[in-house]
Amino acid sequence: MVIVVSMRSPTELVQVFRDKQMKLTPQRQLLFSLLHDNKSHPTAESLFDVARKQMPGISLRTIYQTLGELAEMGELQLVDLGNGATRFDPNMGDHQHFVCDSCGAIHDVDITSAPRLRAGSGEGFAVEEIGVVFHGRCNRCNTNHGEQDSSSNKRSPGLQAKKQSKLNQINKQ
Amino acid sequence: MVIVVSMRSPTELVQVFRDKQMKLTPQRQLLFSLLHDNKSHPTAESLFDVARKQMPGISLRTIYQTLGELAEMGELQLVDLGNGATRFDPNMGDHQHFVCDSCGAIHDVDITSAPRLRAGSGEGFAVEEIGVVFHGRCNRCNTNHGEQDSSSNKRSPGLQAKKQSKLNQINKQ
DNA sequence: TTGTTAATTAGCATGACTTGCAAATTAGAT
DNA sequence: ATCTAATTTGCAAGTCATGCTAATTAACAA
Repeated sequence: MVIVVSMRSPTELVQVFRDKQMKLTPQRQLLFSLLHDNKSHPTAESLFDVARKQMPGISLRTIYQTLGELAEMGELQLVDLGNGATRFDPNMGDHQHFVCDSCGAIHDVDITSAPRLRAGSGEGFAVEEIGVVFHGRCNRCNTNHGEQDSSSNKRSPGLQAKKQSKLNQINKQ
Repeated sequence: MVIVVSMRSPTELVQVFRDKQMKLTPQRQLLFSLLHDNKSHPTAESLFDVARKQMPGISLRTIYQTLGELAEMGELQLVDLGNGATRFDPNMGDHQHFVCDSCGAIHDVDITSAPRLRAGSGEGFAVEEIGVVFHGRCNRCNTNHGEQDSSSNKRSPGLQAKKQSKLNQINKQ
C-alpha cells in the first residue's frame, strides 16, 4: 500500500488563490503545473530552468517568491537536507527523506517504515515537528558500482556540501 | 543517568595533532580550549568572536579551516539545523538536537529518549546515518511568555531562517 | 641560537543561495 | 477602456563558506 499525497492540483490551487484574492498570473499557474505530482524535490533554480523553457521571461525572483508563498500557505514543504539549496516538496504527506551521499539522489521515505518519534518531551520541550534525514547509498550506487564519486564524500565534505550543486548541474545535462 | 561525551581534551588533541605531524599553532590550541566541553553549539562566527578576545589577530578563515579539520578528523560534529549557519558540536556522543523555534535555543536530546531508527532499509537503501532535528518550543518560551518573537515564526520564515542569525547577534550582547 | 622549510594563517576575492527594493507591468474590478 | 493594488523583474545586497596566495611561523636540524 503506497499512499501518495501530492500538492493540490493546479485547478484546485487556482481556486485557493481566487479565494484569497490573489492574482492568477501565468507565472503562478505555470509553477502550479510544474509542481503538481513532482517527486524530484527540485530546487528553486532547477524549477527556474524548466519554467524558463515555457516562459522565457520568467524571473528567478518570482520562482522564489511563489514558492515561498505556497509554503506559507501550506501547499508545499520546504526541505533542507543540509547540503546545497532548499528543496521544494509538493508531497505534503507525512514522510521523510533519504539522501544518497554517493550520487545525491533524494528519495521519499514512508514514515510508516520508521517508528513514530515522540522524544524530547521528557526533557521539557514541546516538540511540534520532527525532521528526519536518512543518509547512505541508494540501490543503484550500492549494487552497480564501487567507484562512483571519486572525490571526498565520506562525510563533512568541507562543511558545505556544494557537491550537491555540482551533481545537480551534471544531472541536468 | 546522563552520559556526557565531549571532544577530546585540549591536551589529548595536542597529542593527536603531534601524531599526525600537524603544527600546534596557538590558533589551534585556542580553539581546542574554546571547544572543549562547549555545549553551546557555536557557529564559526560565534567562536570567532570569542576567540578574538583572547587573540585579536585571529582570522575567521582560520576558524573555518580548523573546525573543518577537526570535523574531518572526527573530533567534532557538524550540525546543520536547516536554519542559519553550520553549528559545531564537540559532543561526539550519539545524540540529536532540539531547536526552539521561538527563541532559537538549541538543546541536546539524548538519543535514548527516542527509539533507535532503522528505516529506509525496506526500500533498498543502505542507511548509514540518520539526522534528526526536533522543532518546537523550549521550556522557557513555553511557560514564561505568550509573546516572544513577534515576527513571523510559524514555519517557513521565508525559506532561509535568518531569524536565527539575528537572534544570535542579540543574544551575544 | 640560528637557519631552513613545509605547514599554516590572514586577508581578500569569489561563489552559492536567497532576499530587499523600486520601477515597470498586469490581473481583476469598475 | 480605465484604474489600482498586486505582482513581476532585475539588480543590488546579505549571509555563509571556500579558493587563493603572500606572509608568517612551528618544528626540526645544524
